[in-house]
Amino acid sequence: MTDIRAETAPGDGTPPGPSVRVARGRPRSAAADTAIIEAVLSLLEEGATIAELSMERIARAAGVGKATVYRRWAGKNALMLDVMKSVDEQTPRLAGRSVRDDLVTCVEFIRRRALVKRSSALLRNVIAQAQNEPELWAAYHDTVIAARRAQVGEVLRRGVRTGELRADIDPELLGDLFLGPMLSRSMLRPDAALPEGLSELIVDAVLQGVRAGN
Amino acid sequence: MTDIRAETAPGDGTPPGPSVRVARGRPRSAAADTAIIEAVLSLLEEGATIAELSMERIARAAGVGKATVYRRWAGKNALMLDVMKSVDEQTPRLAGRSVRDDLVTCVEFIRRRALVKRSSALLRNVIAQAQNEPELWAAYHDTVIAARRAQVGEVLRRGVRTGELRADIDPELLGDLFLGPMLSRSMLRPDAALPEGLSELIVDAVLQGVRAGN
DNA sequence: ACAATACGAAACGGTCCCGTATCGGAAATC
DNA sequence: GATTTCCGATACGGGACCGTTTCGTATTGT
Repeated sequence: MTDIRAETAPGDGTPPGPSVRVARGRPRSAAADTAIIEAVLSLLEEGATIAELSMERIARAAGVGKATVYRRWAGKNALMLDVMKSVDEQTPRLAGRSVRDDLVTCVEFIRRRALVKRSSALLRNVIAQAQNEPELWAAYHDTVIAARRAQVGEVLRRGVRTGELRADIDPELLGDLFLGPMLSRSMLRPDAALPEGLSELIVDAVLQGVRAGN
Repeated sequence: MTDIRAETAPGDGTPPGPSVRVARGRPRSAAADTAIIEAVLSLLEEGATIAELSMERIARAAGVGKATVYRRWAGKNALMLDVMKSVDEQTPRLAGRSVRDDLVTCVEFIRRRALVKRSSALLRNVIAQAQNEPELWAAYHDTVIAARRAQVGEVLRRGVRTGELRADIDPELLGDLFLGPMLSRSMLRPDAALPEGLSELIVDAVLQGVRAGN
């Protein structure tokens, strides 16, 4: 009655173990998996909203039958979750020399990702959808945000410990001071420029302060 | 044939002047105007996306016939433009004593507006939609963003002139340094807190710098 | 060869929406 | 009171999409 593979979304970490009945017949096409996810990202990149994406349109763009999509995911929401996992870039390696340089690396990471239309379009959509689909937001938070925030938090704590950063500022606020300028510029201002060297400017300005005479 | 009022959206600054044929018959209900716009804002506040709003649903939520909506606006896009104009709050009055205090006022304005679910939901939606509907983004930019940015820019220029702010930082970057932390926290982090006094903390930290010993 | 499963394509009945039109009643001017 | 226009409600034909099912075909293990 129930097909074990029909409930197994790609990338959910449930490969058919030896205890499960061994796969028979024609196996799922891995190309179809990637074509579908790729199609979603392309459509979002072209400016579509998640709400505007229909399963039919996704299948069409992927050059795939609708049934092939439904065979893999229960619905659009489940598909979106895997789409987000697919953009889960790993956080950058930090040199670890100075706190200042590591902060620049973190801010630069945001800038570079914003230059990838694909990522920023996805983020914008998830944010707009967040209130409606808490699961979607939770997934994005867990896969994309949490890791980076933890990394930045570590750098900041190190800075406070080594005496490079003031200890009298809430660590969370500290993170927003460094990341907020680049985040707001890249996400909230579609028309803003993101020139090379901007990350250094931001970090140094926040460190030094913008008051004249500092 | 063509009804002059049928092409006259509310709030488009085209009242029936004396040169136009005087109005006859039953006048448009102002209550319907506000009910429709109010309905859109309520639906967005409840988490809906602009793309998920249908004219039918809007009319239903407003307690209004569908024809009444179409009598006023040519389509959803035209309606959204007027919705945005309706949230066009005026920029705050600046005390003008110190640049620091005026900057706090500007940042606090962002915080207060973020606390109004109605406004933040609308902004999130417009941002997600920006790439798809450049007209929508342009309207939002003109009615909401431009005025505030001009005001902040003026304060910053004053600060540079009076010697309160460093003159060697790009003015636009300067604005992002002050506004970015509050903007990113309020728009990109649905779960973040916006406690009272946060604006002062941000402005003072950016002014003074977060480097230990400043 | 045969059974099992996946594939793309197409069709299904159903729901929602579009934008327009029509209705009887209400509210204003003439 | 007659005329004009708006009102909410409802109906219309047309279209998109939903999620499922059924094709004929392709690809695997037994």
